[in-house]
Amino acid sequence: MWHGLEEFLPICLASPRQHGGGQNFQDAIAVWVEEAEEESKLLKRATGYLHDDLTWLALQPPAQVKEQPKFVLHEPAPPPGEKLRRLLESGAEAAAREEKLMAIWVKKLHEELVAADAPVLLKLQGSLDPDRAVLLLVGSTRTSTLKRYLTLFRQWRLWLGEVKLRLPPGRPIDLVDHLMARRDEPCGRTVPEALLKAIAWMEKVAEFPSEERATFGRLAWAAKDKLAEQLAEGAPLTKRAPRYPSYLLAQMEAVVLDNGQTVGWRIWTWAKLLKIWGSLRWSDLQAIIPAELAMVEGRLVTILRKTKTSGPTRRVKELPVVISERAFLVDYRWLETGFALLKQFAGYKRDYLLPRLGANGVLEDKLATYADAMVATAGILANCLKLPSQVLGFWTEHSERSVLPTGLSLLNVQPADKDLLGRWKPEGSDIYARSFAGRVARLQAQFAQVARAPDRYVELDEREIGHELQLWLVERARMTSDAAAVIIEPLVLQWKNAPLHQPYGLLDVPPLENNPAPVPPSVASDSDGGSEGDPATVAAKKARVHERVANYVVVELPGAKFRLRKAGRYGCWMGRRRLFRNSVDFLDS
DNA sequence: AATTCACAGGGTTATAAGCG
DNA sequence: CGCTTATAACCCTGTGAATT
Repeated sequence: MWHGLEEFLPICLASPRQHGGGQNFQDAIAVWVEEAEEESKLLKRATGYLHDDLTWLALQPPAQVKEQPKFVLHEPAPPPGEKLRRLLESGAEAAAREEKLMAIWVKKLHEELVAADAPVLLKLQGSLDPDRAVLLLVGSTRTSTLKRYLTLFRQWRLWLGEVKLRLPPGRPIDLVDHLMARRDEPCGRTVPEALLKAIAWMEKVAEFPSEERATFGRLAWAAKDKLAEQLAEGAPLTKRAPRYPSYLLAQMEAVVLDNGQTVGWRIWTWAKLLKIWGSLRWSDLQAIIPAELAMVEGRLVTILRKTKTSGPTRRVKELPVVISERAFLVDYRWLETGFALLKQFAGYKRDYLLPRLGANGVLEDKLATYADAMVATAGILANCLKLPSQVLGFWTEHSERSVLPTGLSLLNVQPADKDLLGRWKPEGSDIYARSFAGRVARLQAQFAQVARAPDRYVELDEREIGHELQLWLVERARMTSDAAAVIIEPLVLQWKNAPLHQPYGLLDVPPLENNPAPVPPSVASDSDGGSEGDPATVAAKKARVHERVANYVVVELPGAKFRLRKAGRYGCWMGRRRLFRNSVDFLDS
């Protein structure tokens, strides 16, 4: 068996040379991959044969770990978890959770490095606390990423050991074979890429000399591209999460305002509306720190510091979130009412927004996870909004995030403006200054105005939602079309025709703020910390000003003035302070 | 000569689906 | 439910051409 494989591989290796003589590299790879596909029966059988062993191995701690104990043996007892304890004491449950997970995965990383006999281990030998040292190797990689890198790398390492009888790093040619073995399983189209990245990351961390790495050179990368292309053929299109129809938004407001309803559900429904009006992800919502959430002049404002698009390693460090006084369909007071409930019934100190919602609507003083949110969503939809049980799985935790953007794009709102909401598309232009809140309020008002109108169903193209639901029921819930139609029909009628109550609150759409009057030159040069030169050049510069787009903003804080410059034409300005007293867009040369 | 722009490609992370 | 796996969505940087 092994011999057969070893002989097979050099044949593989030879193909590109035969065909590729004077051609370009890409073609050679393509030919090679295709040929290998036909001829890879043997390899296929080998992996098939080994498959059970591999999965079995995956469940076991790697055997090699014990064979190389030189440095595991000297280890002192694991650290007492001092940091963890402090975090928990200060109410940072979410941070503590992250910390714990990180510790687990750092340990696994360490094991993996040992199993791969990584050169970097030599450097760690003197360390009293090797896990701490390994943590430094991780750098700013997040736990979820680290986790995935490790699982993928580990599959590669085990395969390499079994099929090629080699230790990492392995050769590029081995990696190509591994990729093809995965392709034959088959695997999803994003897997080859993920695998390459994971292996490249690990090789870097392990500090294998770069010429010895399996990801060295273009070979494996080119093969990856080719395979990904093959796998993408005929792959199903990706779907967007379904929207909530606007009628349900109105119902949610009623739930929040309903004194007879259980408090836990009122608070979670409030949070749902928050997600909708702020276009927030679940993780965005949960990253809100209650102590930093405030009502300012009728608007709920906060700053997100750790989200998918913000955080220490991101260009955008902090994202402002604004839910304005115009974000409502029927009664604007849902916002303050829910907020008050949250403070009253979940006022304990913590670093996440929502506590877990127990079975009968009781709030527990514990971090709610994604799974908890799914359960709560089902509860709200069934118990509070009275939706039939069969449709519960249709909406996901991402559904809230598509309500406003979809609606606004149907209303022909400029993408640049629309993108302010929850940063659906962060490349868009955005202005992190005073005008942010105003612009967002305007968008929310625009949506609300249409969603309130009698022809909302048509204007927001909500028939599409019913249509999607129909497909979903047939496909996922295995219903006949007729059975699905029976469930959907009354719902759609309601979404379409049920009248909303008389709205209570501000109904107008505030006018678009024009660029404020130009700042006097003195202010501008003031903040720049120097004069701009003699009057002639200033005038010359000014002449050119008008053809260009504003690319900085002047911000006045109580003690200082700053000029924040954009990164590029569509770059963003970022202030670290929470609220700007005063700031002005400025046309610059 | 310096900026800006568009784009590609490498790298990272959150969410959804699947499974025991 | 709790875990793993798959995948979309996102970020960052370099590059070379275009513009100022």
